[in-house]
Amino acid sequence: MLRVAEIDRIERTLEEMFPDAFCELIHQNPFELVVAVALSAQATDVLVNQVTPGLFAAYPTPSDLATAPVAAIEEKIKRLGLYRNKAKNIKALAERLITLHEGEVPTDRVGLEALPGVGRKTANVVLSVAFDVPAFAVDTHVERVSKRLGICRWKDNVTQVEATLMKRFKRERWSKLHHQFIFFGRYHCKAQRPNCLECPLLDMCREGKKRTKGTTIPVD
DNA sequence: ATCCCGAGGG
DNA sequence: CCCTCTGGAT
Repeated sequence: MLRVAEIDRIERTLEEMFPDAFCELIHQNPFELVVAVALSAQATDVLVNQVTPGLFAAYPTPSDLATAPVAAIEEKIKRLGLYRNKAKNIKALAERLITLHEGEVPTDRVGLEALPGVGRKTANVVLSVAFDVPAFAVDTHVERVSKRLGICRWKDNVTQVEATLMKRFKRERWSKLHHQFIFFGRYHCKAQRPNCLECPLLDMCREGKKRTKGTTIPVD
């Protein structure tokens, strides 16, 4: 278990490296956000952003999307992985917004997670980004970074990682930290070839020390 | 635990 | 070629 001082240092370092971390998925409203996040599973947000403008232009409202043929939706998002499931899901999602929520995106966790293609992670993103409800969404980057830095254990599942993050960081910081973890994981502590040699946290990172063992560490 | 599944990097 | 990308449903 990391010391409080180490947790604070991680928080300060991320704030210095990525003071302006934000949600990079293009969206104009909660409807577009929930669809974009649902489409982002196992896909880079760069690719999602190449697809969603055309999708939202063709289907601006839940009603438009709900009445669209699945095949037409598939064609719009074909460049994404898992596109058949995603097309079916977002159509059903739009249908459910109409039938159960008067065409609006629900603002509570239960309503969100009942939407097709929306699980814990997507619900957390929508809650924090669209509705300013404190939540700590754990995706592949957040999980990898948390485990490498030793915030949680390697064997922890996503639920345990989220619980630990919420326990160790202040509630007011959850949403911003989520995006800072994402940026840190995406651009610095990458899955492949992480930039350990230039990492300000290297001296407190077991994984980083392991990876840089035998290599020369620059002493600016 | 397994399936879904395309694009991009190395 | 292999790995990864802001996962979810069964």
